[in-house]
Amino acid sequence: MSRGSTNGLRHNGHAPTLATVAREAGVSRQTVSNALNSPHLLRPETLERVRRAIDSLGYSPNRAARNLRTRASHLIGLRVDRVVEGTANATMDRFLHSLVESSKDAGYHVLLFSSGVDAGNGAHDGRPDETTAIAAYDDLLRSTAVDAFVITDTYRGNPQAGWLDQRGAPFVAFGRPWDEPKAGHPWVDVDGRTGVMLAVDHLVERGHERIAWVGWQKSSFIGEDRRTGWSDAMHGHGLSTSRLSARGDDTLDFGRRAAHALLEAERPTAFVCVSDTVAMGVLHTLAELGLAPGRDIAVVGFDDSIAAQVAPPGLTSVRQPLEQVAVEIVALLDKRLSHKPIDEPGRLLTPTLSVRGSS
Amino acid sequence: MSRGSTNGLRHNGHAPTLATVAREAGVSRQTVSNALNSPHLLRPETLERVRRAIDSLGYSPNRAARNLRTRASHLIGLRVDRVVEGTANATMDRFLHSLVESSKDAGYHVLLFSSGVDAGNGAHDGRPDETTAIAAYDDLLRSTAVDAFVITDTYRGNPQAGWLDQRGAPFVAFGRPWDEPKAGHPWVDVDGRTGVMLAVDHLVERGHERIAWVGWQKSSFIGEDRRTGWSDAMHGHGLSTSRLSARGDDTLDFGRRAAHALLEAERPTAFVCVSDTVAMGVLHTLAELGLAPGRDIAVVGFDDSIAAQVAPPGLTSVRQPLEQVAVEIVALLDKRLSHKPIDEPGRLLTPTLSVRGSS
DNA sequence: CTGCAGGATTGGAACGATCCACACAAAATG
DNA sequence: CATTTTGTGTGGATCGTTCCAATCCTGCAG
Repeated sequence: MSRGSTNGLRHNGHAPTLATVAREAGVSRQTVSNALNSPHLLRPETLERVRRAIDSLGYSPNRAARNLRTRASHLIGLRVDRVVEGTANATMDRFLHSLVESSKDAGYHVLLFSSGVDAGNGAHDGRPDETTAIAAYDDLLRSTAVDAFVITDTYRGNPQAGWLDQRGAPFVAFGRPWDEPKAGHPWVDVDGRTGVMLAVDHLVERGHERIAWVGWQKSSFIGEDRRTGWSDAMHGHGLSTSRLSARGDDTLDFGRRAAHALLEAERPTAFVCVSDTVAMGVLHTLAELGLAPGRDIAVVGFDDSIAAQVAPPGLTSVRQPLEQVAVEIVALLDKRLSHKPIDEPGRLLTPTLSVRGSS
Repeated sequence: MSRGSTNGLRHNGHAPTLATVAREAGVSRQTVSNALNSPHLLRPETLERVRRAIDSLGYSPNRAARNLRTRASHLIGLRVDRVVEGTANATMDRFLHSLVESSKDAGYHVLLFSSGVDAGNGAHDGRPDETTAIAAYDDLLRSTAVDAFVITDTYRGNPQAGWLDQRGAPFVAFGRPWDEPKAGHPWVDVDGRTGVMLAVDHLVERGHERIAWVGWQKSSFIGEDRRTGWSDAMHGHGLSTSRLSARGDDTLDFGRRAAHALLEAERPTAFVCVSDTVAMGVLHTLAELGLAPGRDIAVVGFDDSIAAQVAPPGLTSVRQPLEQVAVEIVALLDKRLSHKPIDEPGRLLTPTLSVRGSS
């Protein structure tokens, strides 16, 4: 191929391929391939020679060609939902970064995609969105654009999980299969109940007895799980929960109203909230009434969002171990993709409590 | 999409290929390919026949094969930095989603990657990190894993931009080439100076005259640009800026200390801050001193972060049009990749002001 | 009737990697 | 000594698509 020039091979405009390296090292293509994928098959000195050739040419295997032959993309798909403004659950950032990092260690990259149609209003009833979401998953699978998925939105009945499962598509869920406890797919989740119990224990230790719960609607599996943590811990300490609970949606405004109502009727000395968003709403009410959080009344949130970290006086909050969640997810994914046996279908991780000024 | 006939998705184990579709429609492979990529070449009735075959088989072209042949991956690489905890700049979420969305419209997906080494401490001196970052970019390019990059970290001299430019790699930057105004690469940025001027105008309208600036160090291009907005607007209104400015790093603590010092020495009635993080620090000080933000003293931040939206009483903040930034970036990227001429190398977008309780 | 432009369609040859079956040595086995 | 085993290395064939050049139509002018 290299016509004329004595050294050839360099700066000829084309990126080096396996064949280029093979010629340079005086071996066959297959041997170079083995040097990369199964080094143990080569004699040490041959391996060394090939590696030198690879280095000197600056060769990296072409992903597309490898993907075509191996029928794998080494990509993990993650759907990014519409951002809901005005809520504090910015857990995504932390999780995302950690997921990218652990994926890299396992030899994968993360591919982001969206379902296409932005649901016009509040994310609570996204029925039409779900079908387009499934279409997006389906398309990526059929075109072999990704090897597997990580799905994160398992709150309330999750059609995607069931659909993917039925289709035999590999995926790991961040979140339990609440509505179908016997679902076969692997999952990783954080034990919200225990997290809230930590919060209650902390408050009791600080001398609180009238601790109120500000949560989500009954239809939310996650919300009810966390609420269980509150009621179990309260009863464990011999405290009453009667009339100390409010439920609503995940908005500032609900938190604000719930705090008003509870303060007026029952005079709790502490609030445990299902989310930081709701907790921030409670803080709004305290500010309006001239009550100092942490001194007059304690507040605890859930998610350890950025808002909890920076808003004065600092919001005590239950922190999910998102880094570890990502690691576990990738581990399960890797097992699934290399057809190794998965001993336990789900892993439940324990959160911690970040104590700040609000308690 | 998949038609109702008995086969739909045929479960013969193998996914349908171009050849399968061609056989079904009674045409050649190439014709099917043309039906997908250059429909105008087909006679309408042939096109219709091919499309029906595609639908009935549930065919999607294999990405890897296409990528191999066209030498393109249709992926856009985005590096996700280490998350800095305790700062409010969670602009990433919004930008990311919007980027994914507009990429999709242009036929691209977003691939996330990380540079590999987590810098141990504050993101201010990431020198060793930069070389590994470049290695990551290089690897993705050589293996043709991505077609182009979006780079977002153009604060302070940015080695990646220069390196990518020199290498002839296509990319668009979110952020001006501060240190090299004549750099040839396309970029999109937000006019921070104008944003801060909006903030000052707003405060002046509210009757403030002693408006302080709490900013970043002189070495920060972005910080100084925003600061110019403050001083220009102040002078425009005939107000003095003397002794009303403080500079430090992007931390809660700096904001807190700067507010203390300024309040003691100069008694400003309003603070304009270079970031929401710093602004939150100022709010901490106000809370400590028993001053009510918005009533006793006004505070304005920058970024319209989630914390600004939810922390009581709501932090007035300059909001970057991240959705539009993403759209412009993808537009430029698309032009760059299809070798269309780019009329203007950079686009500067104007932010808006989100007014809340703190002013 | 022939020639011919042009649009519509086709089959072979890539793209660059890995899978597969086999060749050839040296070493272990009967 | 013949034969099997083991360790290394090889060249075709293949993954599913698009590029390329050639071929087949069809209608229209000469």
